[in-house]
Amino acid sequence: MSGRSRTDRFPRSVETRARILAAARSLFATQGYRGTTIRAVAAEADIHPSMVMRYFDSKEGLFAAAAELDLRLPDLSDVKPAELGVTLVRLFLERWEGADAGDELPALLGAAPTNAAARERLVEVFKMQVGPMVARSARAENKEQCAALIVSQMLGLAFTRYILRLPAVVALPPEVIEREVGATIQNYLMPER
Amino acid sequence: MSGRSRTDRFPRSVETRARILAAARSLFATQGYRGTTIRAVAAEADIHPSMVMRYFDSKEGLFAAAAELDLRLPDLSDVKPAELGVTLVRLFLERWEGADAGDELPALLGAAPTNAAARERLVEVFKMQVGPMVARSARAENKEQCAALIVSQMLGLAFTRYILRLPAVVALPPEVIEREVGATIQNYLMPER
DNA sequence: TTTGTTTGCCAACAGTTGTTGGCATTCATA
DNA sequence: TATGAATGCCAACAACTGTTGGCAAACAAA
Repeated sequence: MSGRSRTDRFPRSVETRARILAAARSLFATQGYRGTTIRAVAAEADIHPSMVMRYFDSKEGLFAAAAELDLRLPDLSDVKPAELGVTLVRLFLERWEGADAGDELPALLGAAPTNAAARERLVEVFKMQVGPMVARSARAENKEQCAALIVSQMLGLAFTRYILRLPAVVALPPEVIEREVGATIQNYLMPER
Repeated sequence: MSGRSRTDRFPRSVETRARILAAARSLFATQGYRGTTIRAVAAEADIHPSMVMRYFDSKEGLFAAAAELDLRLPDLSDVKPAELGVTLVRLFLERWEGADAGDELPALLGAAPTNAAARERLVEVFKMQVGPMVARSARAENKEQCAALIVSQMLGLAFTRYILRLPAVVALPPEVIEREVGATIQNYLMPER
């Protein structure tokens, strides 16, 4: 087939490309779209601003590349139905507080309120990734309503704990979140009434 | 005591001042802090940009004035304890979807992810207004945890429905929100276990 | 009418922004 | 070694930003 890949022949480019992306995600997450400047990204990536343009064409292109997002929701068919809520919340906490957190979702959440592209990306992500997952797990009649309720609680937790960092929410111990929010999700998934 | 108020003597100024504030709130809500320019505010208020500066000293001053926020949480001591959750959610919906909604909270939510002043203001608001209200109503042992959980769900609903406008969340009928989210809040307020 | 304050517009400043084109250096390949 | 592509830095542009000071019209008080 094809010989060596482009990555093999020009390893430097992919490394700096990754460096730029990491810097961009970090800044988009904390400063939002407009608050993030090409120059600041370049400085944090330790490279000249014009290179950012050459790699990603424009600021919009940079954001599009930086906000590529895969929630990596696992298959939950093995989980006991009664433990779905807690399992989902535990997974959520691990993802946000673990080392492999990644800055894509914070970047999207930070930018979405004021940036149309970020908002549309988020809408797409939840429609394509969360919707089907809930549809497989929920026992409720109206699965779309069910997914919407779950998203409202999960994103609310992410928003208040990791974006706004409201002290009371930050102070919540993971066990309490697992138990309480887990019960909420469980109830949304399969109402007892 | 004092003679005529400043408002009586210079009615024109207070009217344009209000016009500037309304324009500022609307723009801060949709464009965030950095995305909102003095010139854009002035244009929407139909006045010269320099006047915005004279009225509010600086962009920061304008934001501080535009983000003055009173959640106007009512006294809930007359409400039956078992109906606190639903009552709170109904109130929340009326406030956000009613005519007297006001743009202060959207402005704060839109700006908070990327603006320190907005974030601190929100932290303050929830500490001073939501905290005490929950403390009076909750039966749980740890009232601060209780308030944090409630805020995470309520702000999550506001964020996904009115800021992100995720289609599935927007589509939720008010009755469903009242019933489902109301049950969640009720459970946070006074757990059955 | 005269005086002093308020309200408003205008022009301009200094700094920052995204973006561009040119030129030097590195480096794989022939 | 010679060639051409890839990588990188630099200077500069045009547009936009918050902010300032000056000047004209409106207006209340004397």
